[in-house]
Formats: sequence, structure tokens, C-alpha cells
Amino acid sequence: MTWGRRGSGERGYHHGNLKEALVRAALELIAEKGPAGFTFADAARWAGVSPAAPYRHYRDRDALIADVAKRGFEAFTAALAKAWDDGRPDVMAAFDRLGKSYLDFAKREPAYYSAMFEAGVPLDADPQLRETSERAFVVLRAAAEKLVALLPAKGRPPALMVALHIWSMTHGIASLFGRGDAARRALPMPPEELLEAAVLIYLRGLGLNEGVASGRS
Amino acid sequence: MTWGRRGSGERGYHHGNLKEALVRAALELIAEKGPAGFTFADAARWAGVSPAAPYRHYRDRDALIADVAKRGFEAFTAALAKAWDDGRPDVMAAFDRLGKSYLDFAKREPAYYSAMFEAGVPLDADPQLRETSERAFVVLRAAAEKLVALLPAKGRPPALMVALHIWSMTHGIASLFGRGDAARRALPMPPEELLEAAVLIYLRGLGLNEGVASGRS
DNA sequence: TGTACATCAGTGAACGCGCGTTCACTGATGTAC
DNA sequence: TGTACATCAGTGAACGCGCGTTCACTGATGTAC
Repeated sequence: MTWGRRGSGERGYHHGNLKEALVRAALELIAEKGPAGFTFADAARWAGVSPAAPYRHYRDRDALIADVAKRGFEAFTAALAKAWDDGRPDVMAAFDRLGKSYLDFAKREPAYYSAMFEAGVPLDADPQLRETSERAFVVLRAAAEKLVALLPAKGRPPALMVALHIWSMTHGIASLFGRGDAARRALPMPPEELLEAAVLIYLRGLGLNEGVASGRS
Repeated sequence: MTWGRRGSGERGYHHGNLKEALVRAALELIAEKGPAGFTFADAARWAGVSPAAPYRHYRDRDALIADVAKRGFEAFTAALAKAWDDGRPDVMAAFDRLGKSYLDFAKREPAYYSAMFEAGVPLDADPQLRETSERAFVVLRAAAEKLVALLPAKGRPPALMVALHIWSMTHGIASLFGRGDAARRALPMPPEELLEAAVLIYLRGLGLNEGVASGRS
């Protein structure tokens, strides 16, 4: 519990890394009590600093949460891009990893996920935030693009629509069943399997089956 | 703005309908500022009553929100059951109505929807609340049951899984794009169409197409 | 290398405010006889 | 029909508390010369 303090020993007059520490505090507190469950003063206390100190780094609590959301989207985009890996070795396998990675992020980083999608941060407020969040969707969209390209050219569904479908499905599962934490409905199977089955059925509905994609048989 | 006051004229010493008025207040305030954006005192003020008065009806703010969620689930169940109408005149048509009705509820009653799914009300806290929420799912599950019954008996997917898929999809669309209010991503098509397309593709993936279901051709 | 100075990042005390909650109370309503 | 009484549902004043925010301040760090 010595975030932001370099090495051991006492912290001097200056914290040295307060901005980072406040972000960590926000994540910790969101994880503990939900996105609405903490205050600016809480974050300061958590970072071991006077209640006035955070004002040197953020205009107010909303600015802090918006920053957390922004960092969340960055990590999210990185995770998705890595899982997708430009569709290697084949589109279906990569697509499967993409979905799992989405769920995995929601489970591994519930606090980020909360800040990004449930904290009521207005995306419009900060153009940089909007752009960052957009980049995550770009990965999904690119994947959908490659996916529909496997289909015969006539009657191909729009890739944007496919991307939105997959996103909605995954977000739905993540927010209904995805977080380990609390008060959610019991499931007869793990969320990953639920998602995988749904995506498989959906893709079959599009006219894609395993054979078309992987080249095996 | 005279909720709970019978007819015109001044309200006497007794409000007469305070419990209902508090529920309305909560809905109004949730719609305005989100589920975390109001206080017990706010609700009292909205109802035109002293800050101590709500304690006659609810232990605390959480109890009020839980009651709002419960009423929400009741209205939700009623709406879904009505739309489903036991699968009449045919399962596919009824199923289509069911999905639309879900989205319609989220759009028409964003405050209820918020209280039900986003306010962080622990379902376990109140067994009655849990049971009420369960009843909504029962409708969905019954619909999925009739749906899979259209498929050849061998290789039928579990109805529970299908119900969860549809629920996740719909909830995902509702919470990402469904509410008219704020800060959500722009869509190239209305959410209803997005959902309808997704469900159609999904059902095709299950092996259901329009012909199988409606009997037309 | 040393010194003077500007800037930065934190302190801590203070303030006004609204919230949650309690309390003794009181006006209104219902009921027994 | 009238009266006495119990119960109910609200009042309003009071309290302690923590939050958000400002302020003059000060210790630490960086830089010019």
C-alpha cells in the first residue's frame, strides 16, 4: 500500500507521483464501492495527501473519473488489438480470442470497465476521451470487416452492423454476468462459454462455419 | 406537478399518498440525474414534505430504490408477458414483439431500467425483489422454450442458453444505445432494427428461418 | 561549484453547505361504545 | 349521533458529519549565471 512512493522510507513534502496515485485510488475505490461510491476527498485520503492536493492535478472529481476512463479505454484497446492480432493465424481463431479478451478485460479490470461504461462520464465532454474510446471500437470494426470478407460478395451484411452486434452481445454478457463481484444472476455455464456459443450461432447465421474460415476440412 | 395531491387545493397536514409520491420522485430524479444522483432529502423535497417524513415509509434511501426496482420489474414482466402473449399467433412473430417490447421498455422507462439494472441494488438483499426479477426472466425463458421446440429434437440447444443469449443481446443494445437521453454512441440505424437483425441472424444460426416458424411457404 | 531566484506541488486551517437521522411534538383519521 | 381515545402520518428544530473548495503559506526542486 505504498503506491507512488519510490522505494521505502518516508515520503517527503512532495508526493512525487500524485496524479498516478489518484488514478490508482480511484480504481481501488471504484472496485470497492462502485463508481458513485467515492469522493474526491476519499481519493486524497487514500493517496495519503491533504484534501486540497488533488486540485493541483484535476479540476474536480469528474475530471479524475474521466481520466480513469480514458486510461481504461487505452488499456482496453491494447488488449483487444493484441488478441485480434490482425486476424492471425486465421480470422475465426482471432475473432474468438477477441471476444474472450473483451470479457477477460471486464473481469480483470472491473473498475476500469465501470469507469468506462457505467460511471456516466459524458464522452462528449472531452474530445480526447471520445477519440480514445473510438479507437477501441476501431479494432472491433476491423475484425468485423475481415469476417464479412469471408462471405460471398453478394448479400454480405454491413461490417459495421456485425461489429455492433458482437459488441452488444459481449457487453450484455459482461454487464449481466461478467463481473466476479456481486449480486448478479447465477449462470449454468461460465460467461466465456455463453459468449462463445452465442458468437458461434451468430456466425453460423451469417453463413460462416468453421470450415469456411479455418481451411481445415 | 401535484403528484399525490387529490384534486386541487391545498394539501392538509397529511400527504395521503406519500409512498407513491416518493416512488415518483425517485423515478423523476433518476431520470434527471442518474441513480446515484439524488438523495433521500431530495425525494422528500420533490414530494413537498419535510425531510423526516420519508422515514415513515422507508428505512433509508436504499429501501426506496429497491422498491422502485421491484415496481420496475413488475411493470417489465407485465410488458414482456403481454408482448409475448404465449406465442400467439405464431412463435416467431411473438418473439419479435418480445424483443421490441424489451427495448421499448428500456426507452420508455429509463428510470425504471436504471433502478433495475444499474443502481447496484443487491438482488439478494430482498427475497421479494429477487423473486420479482425472476418472474421477468421466466417469460423470456418460456419464449425460448417454445422457440427451440420448433427445431428437430436431436441437437436442440438448451432453451436456457438461448434465453440468456437473447437477454444479453437485448440488454447490451439497450444499455449501449437504447436510451434516448445522453452521451451514447451514434448508430447508423435505430436500436430496434439493430436488434431485429441480430436476432434474425442468431435464429438462422440456430436453424430457424421464417419458413419453419410462420408456416407461410 | 555556489548562490539567488522562480516555479512547482504540497499543507492545513477555514468556510459554508446539505445530508442523514433523531426527537418530542401535533394535526388528522379511525373506531369503540 | 356524539364523545373519548388510540393510532397514524406528518412537522420542524436540532445535531454531528464529511464534502467541496479557497486561501495564504511553505518546503522542495530546477535553472540561470
